[in-house]
Amino acid sequence: MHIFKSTPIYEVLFTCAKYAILTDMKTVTRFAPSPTGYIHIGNLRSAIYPYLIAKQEQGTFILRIEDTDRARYVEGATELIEDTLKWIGLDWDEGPEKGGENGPYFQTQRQEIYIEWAKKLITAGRAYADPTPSEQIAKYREEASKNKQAFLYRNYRPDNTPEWEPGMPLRFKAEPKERKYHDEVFGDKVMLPETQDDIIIIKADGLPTYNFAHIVDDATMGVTHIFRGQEYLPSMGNYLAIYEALGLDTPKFVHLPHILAPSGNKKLGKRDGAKSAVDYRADGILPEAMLNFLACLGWNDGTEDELYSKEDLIKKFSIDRIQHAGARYDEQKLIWLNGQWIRRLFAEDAKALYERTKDFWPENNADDDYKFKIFSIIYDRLKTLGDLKTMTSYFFEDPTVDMSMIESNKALKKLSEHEIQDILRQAIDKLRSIEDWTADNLQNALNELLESTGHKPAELFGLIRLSVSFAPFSPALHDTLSVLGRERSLARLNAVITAYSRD
RNA sequence: GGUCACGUCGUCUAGUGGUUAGGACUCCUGGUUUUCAUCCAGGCAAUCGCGGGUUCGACUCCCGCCGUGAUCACCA
Repeated sequence: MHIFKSTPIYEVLFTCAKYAILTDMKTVTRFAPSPTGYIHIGNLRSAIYPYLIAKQEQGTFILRIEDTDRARYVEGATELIEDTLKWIGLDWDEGPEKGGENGPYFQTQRQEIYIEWAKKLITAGRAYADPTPSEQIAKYREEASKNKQAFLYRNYRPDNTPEWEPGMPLRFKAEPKERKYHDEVFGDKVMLPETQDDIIIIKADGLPTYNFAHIVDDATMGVTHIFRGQEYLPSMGNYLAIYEALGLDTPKFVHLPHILAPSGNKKLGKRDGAKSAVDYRADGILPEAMLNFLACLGWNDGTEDELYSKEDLIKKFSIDRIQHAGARYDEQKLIWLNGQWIRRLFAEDAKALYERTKDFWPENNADDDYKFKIFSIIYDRLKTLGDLKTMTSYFFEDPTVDMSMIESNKALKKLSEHEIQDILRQAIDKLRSIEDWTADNLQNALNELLESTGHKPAELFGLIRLSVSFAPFSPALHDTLSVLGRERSLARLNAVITAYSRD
């Protein structure tokens, strides 16, 4: 190692020491949602990135439920969150169901811990019980707004505060000053004194606010990277002050830009119709595609690749390539990506992918063998698994003869009823002569038919295709016929002849 | 109003002083002997928010402005 030759010894020692410390420090990240409803795709990304970093560095990914807001608590939301994470493949190492050495993982079960840390602040003279009635605070706030100023409670800090006891909100006592920190995404930042206030850390109900709880939790759980939306950026002054007052080292801060709604410039939220992430599962979006899509919304590895598996992402993800600007959510790209993933997974293991289509077929009582055949000829035109429902119904039950579809067809509308019947009869004769009803033989027979009838492919194949399916689109004709089977195919062609004779 | 962040095709983005500003989605055209889709080939589409400056040369550096968003809760 020639670096030793040209480098002073103390620098070598320093490098070694630094390396030892780095290898000793285990990466711990977390996703900390509050159980107030489903997780929409705007939030999901802030679970993906910490997961990727944890896995990349052989660290720990924690799921922590921030359930201190009892008013907004929604029954069953925790299960919904867990379900979403499992679906997309983000298995947490510690958290609900799993347990772990840093539990409990529900904030309501950690109340004693917060109180204990809050008391440290009281003892240090850095927290006080707030005796001001809320109506009074509202007046202060109004005053600030009238003066076109940001509201700061500390401007109204009472001189004499009572001893803190249950039922009273507890406020942090700010020591406003310039506070510097480094954001992993946005770079070096300075928080001015006016960003720091006497914020409430314990509510009147005895539970902590996010502002306090997350700091205590992250510290006691050993979290090394905090990933969260950039809406927390303006609060950094307060957080830095609390870390300092508590004598805590700061973790790495990774603030993420917002995901924007499809229209307008607002961040994507439930009001913009942001669906629950798992609703996409019901639509037939693959978790692979969703993970790929969200990870690349606001991040890229600098190459022109588009398709990334979870393993690829773990290998390639890097915080320093996270975008600074918000990214617009574009469902079209998600759907395209999903189509790509369907094709890729089919190529890797067709049966395994088929097993995942169970919930998406139209009603039928066909066996797996038959359905797998259908899937094999139609998978490459699916955008979502949900398309199976609308694209395969004619494989299960005979379609109703709809002559208007033939009459409105560009190539077929010029044909007379007589010609139509004639073509169909010739087709039936030819197809009936096939001994072994395979796709290849069908292909040959159809080609021969093309020559013997002298019709254009658009007429001949178009008519047969419509007659057996009465669907706007279907797989290649010979494939469709081969899966449909001899009896069913011929019967459907006959049915069309009958329909025309009836008139 | 204060504070903070952001600003390259409609959208996601590459790009760190010299490029015909590249790729992807969408859209359009042609081909793959039916349709739809896939796939392939091609096309439309960005005066790099605006105005100054530095420089031989700026999307890239500096200053000012504008626009957009976030935040100012006993919500997270």
